[in-house]
This record gives sequence, C-alpha cells and structure tokens, in this order.
Amino acid sequence: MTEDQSAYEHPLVAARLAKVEAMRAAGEEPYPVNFERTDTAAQLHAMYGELPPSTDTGNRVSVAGRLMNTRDIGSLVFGVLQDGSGQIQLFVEADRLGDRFADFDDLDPGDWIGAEGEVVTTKRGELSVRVERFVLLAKGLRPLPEKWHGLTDVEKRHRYRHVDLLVNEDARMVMRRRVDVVQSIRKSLLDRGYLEVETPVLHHVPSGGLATPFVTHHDALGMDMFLRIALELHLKRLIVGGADRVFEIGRVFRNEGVSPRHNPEFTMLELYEALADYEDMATLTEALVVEAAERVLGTTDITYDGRPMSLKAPWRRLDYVGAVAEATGADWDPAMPIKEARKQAVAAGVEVEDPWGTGRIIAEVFESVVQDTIWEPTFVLDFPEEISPLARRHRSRPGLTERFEVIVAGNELANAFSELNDPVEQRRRFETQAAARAAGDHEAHPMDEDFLRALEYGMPPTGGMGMGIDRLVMLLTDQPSIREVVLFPHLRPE
RNA sequence: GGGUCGCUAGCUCAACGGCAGAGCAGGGGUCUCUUAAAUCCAAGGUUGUGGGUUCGAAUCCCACGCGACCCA
Repeated sequence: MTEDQSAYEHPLVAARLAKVEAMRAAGEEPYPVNFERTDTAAQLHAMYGELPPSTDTGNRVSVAGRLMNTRDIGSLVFGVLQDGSGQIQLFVEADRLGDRFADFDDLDPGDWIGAEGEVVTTKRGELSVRVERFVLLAKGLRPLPEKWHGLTDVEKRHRYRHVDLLVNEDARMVMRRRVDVVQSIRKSLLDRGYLEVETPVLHHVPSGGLATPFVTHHDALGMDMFLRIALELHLKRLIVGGADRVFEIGRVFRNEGVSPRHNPEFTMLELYEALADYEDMATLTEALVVEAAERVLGTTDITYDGRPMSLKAPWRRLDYVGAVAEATGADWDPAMPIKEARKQAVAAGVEVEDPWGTGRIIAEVFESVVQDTIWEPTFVLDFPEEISPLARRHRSRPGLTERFEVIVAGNELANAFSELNDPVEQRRRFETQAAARAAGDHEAHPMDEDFLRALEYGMPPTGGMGMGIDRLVMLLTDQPSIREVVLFPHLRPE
C-alpha cells in the first residue's frame, strides 16, 4: 500500500477504482468540477439548536463534505458527513431516493459527496439532512483508518497529516488554535501601531542569533547563502530606516538536532520598537501571551503536562546571575576569573569547554541547574555580556546586559533586549565573537559588516523581543512535542 | 552521536520457540430510526528489510531502515 506502483493493485483500492470505472462507463463523472453548497454543518447546528424529535423544518439545503461513516438499516441509511466546520447526519431513505439508493449504498467512507434535502430531526432527535439528491464530488481511493481509534501511530500521524486531520479531532483543534494564536498576536501588535513586514530568508551572513545555519547555494551569483537563523538584524535596519514599530512572524532554520522541543524549521515572532527598552518589552510580552490565552482559551489558567499553570500578569522576576548563585550556593560574578568560574561550575556538576569565558560558564550553569526548576512564566533578567552580543550594556550593572528571557515549563519562550545601538561597541562585540569562533565556538556570532554600516547611520534607543510561536502554541494546546503543533514536522523519507 | 523501547491485514490490536488471530474498514446477505448500529457468511498476511541459530522463528541472535522516549 505504501508503494505507489502497487497501490492500485491492493484489493481495497482496486475495489474503489472499479467503482470509478463503472461510473465513467455509465456516463457519470466521479470528479465533477463543482457543487453549490448552501450551508455548512456548523451553520445547520447553529440554526437548529434544540429541535424536538421528528421535526420537519421545511428548509431545503445542500451540504458537502466527506462521508465518514454509514449505518445501513436495510432500506434506510444514516451517513455522517464531515466538512470543515463539523459533522451533520445524512438521513437516506430508499423510498425517497429510488434508483439512486443503491448508488448511495455503494459509497465508501472517505468519499466526498454533496447532498440536497430538507433539514429534519430523526425519531431519536438527531439533526439531519433528509437526502433527496446526492452527487459524488471526489472518490476516495484509499481506505480511512479505523473509525473508533482513528490513526494513533505517531509516525503515521505526522507523515500522513492529511489523514490525521480528517480523523482526529485533537489534530484539528491544535491546528485551529495555532491559527488563532498567530491571529491574536498579529492583532495585538497591529492594535499597538506595529507594522508587519517581511525580510529576506536567504542571508549572506547567518546573523542575529547564536546557532548553526543551513547552507544553500545561489547558482547565478556563484555563492553560498544561509537560511536565516533569526529575523533580528533586518528588522533593526528598518528601525534605522525610520520605522517606529515593526514585527515579523516568520520561519527560521537551525541546523541542529531534532527533539520534542526542536524542529529544524520553526516560527519566530520578532518585534522592535524605537524609544523603548527591555522593561517595555517585558510589559508587551506579558500582554501578547495573556491576550492570546484569553482570546483562544478564554482564560489564563491553563493545564500543561498535567500541572496547573497561571499565565496571568505580572509574571515573576528572577535575577539571572542571582538565580545561579542561589541554586549553587556560591557567589557568581561575570567579572570573576575564568579559573574560579570553572571550578564552581564543576562543583555544580557542569562540564566546561575550553573556549568558554565566565559569562558562558554562568549560562551553562543556569541551563543546567536553574532553568528546569521554573514552571510558571518567569522573566529572567540581566544576562552576561559574553553571551549577549546584540544587547546593550546594563545601565547600572557592569558585565551584564539589559536582556531577559521568559522561561516557562523549563523552556525558553521569549528573549528580549534593550538593543545595542552603539556601532563602535557593536563592532567590538562582533570582534570578540569572531575570536571565539576562531577558537572553535561554531555558534559564536559572525562579523556582519553590512549590519554595522546600517548601525553607523544611527539607530535610536530600541527595545526588541523574539518569541517562539511553536512553544507558545504547545503551552496553549497542552502538547508535549513541537511536532504536534507543526503541521508537517521534519521526518526522514520513508 | 549513545542507550532503551517499538515496527504483525487498510486501521486498532492479539499471538512471545510449535497451524499467524480478532474488531473495525472492504465483499455478499437480513433489517425504515441509527449514533463505534445490530446480525449472518465468505475473503483478506513476504509479521519493517537482510542475514543467522533451530527439526521448527512474528517470537531468539546480528546488521540495517523508520519512529518514540531518555542522554550528549
């Protein structure tokens, strides 16, 4: 069945193909060009909420969708029709259909049909369309999964998402909520005067983040290019160009391992606001998440992985270095000698690599001993400069930057800075990163002269924030894996 | 990259060294009020792939493929 060549020879497919050929032989088209629908399933249910049993409404409608199941009672058949809005029962009587009744009986689960008839309720009270006429809209050649259990094999659900969506209500719910979350964020930002923009996916320098890029090649230009790992530097160019508030919701690509929390391509929101700092970004980040939860779920009290969680603002605040100090019972300072930092890290059970400075070591200790302990959304504030090459120095704390991450359920949800806008300082940071890169750190930020040139024209004080949309959707749909919230997750070919 | 587990009919699952089975779907019947309809009959398999052990392998061993989870 999985081999395309032999699929048509499979008895279950061959039987359906034979029906197609029989229809054509009888002068009927199994894949007609169109069908006029008057109502969807959801519209009918909304229109006739609570009718008593055995009601004839006198309303003649036409509906269209996939026939999911039939219950054949001799000269009476009940069908379940599923369209994009929901399901509606078809009530099919031999008396009413005449010669065509046998043809209805010949339909298979999975076939697309259009049906016309009066809206009625059955003796049991089920809202139905009492079919007077029907037409096959598209023959399904492959059998549907089992009607009760549906498709449960995770690999098949992801590989054949179209089947997953048509038989699993949960899959449809997750897709719907993802769409609603993105719409909510877009609305929240548009309402605040942000402009939605699109920036290049193909980059000359894989900049704006610390990650390994995918490399591709431009034939005509004869040069390698990189799929973007972040949206940051082009959006900042737009702030230089005079935009006050911009955002982009776009796909970024990171050439790293696949895990329940990482897909090689994922969706990022990034936004930049002139004359704002990271405190403004914190307020905005809370608002975006709260508004999405309220619009999509109607509440900020959610359950994730079996545990309750409140998304209500204000969120807890935690000092980054302070949290590491508390968790390890040792004093930490980004200015402390690397030797000492290394010793304390080892004491905390963290392995240290040679090119790392104190800031990077603190970051590793944070991820190892603090991050997993955070459940409800928490701002972790003031990151070491070494691991924050695009964030401005903290206005009062040496060695630190004005940067926070939002950690939820042990995962990074968002990352924001008061942006570094001093081009000379930015150049110095890039040079430091380039040195780390030369020393073997493949995820250090590369030099980006083109961006520096933009900064040299003057970027106003700016706040910026990036958020992982997939992770937000995971939270709001209570899904443990990113593969459940990405419609078509990465899989090796069969 | 390492470890553990999984892969049997279209789908959901049994059988765990001794004749590969069931339910649903599909085929043929009965039934005008079903909601996973009920019911009778018949059919459906290279047990992920390739080796090996054995009188005998879905089952034990090895390799490979794909996936899940954990670790790096």
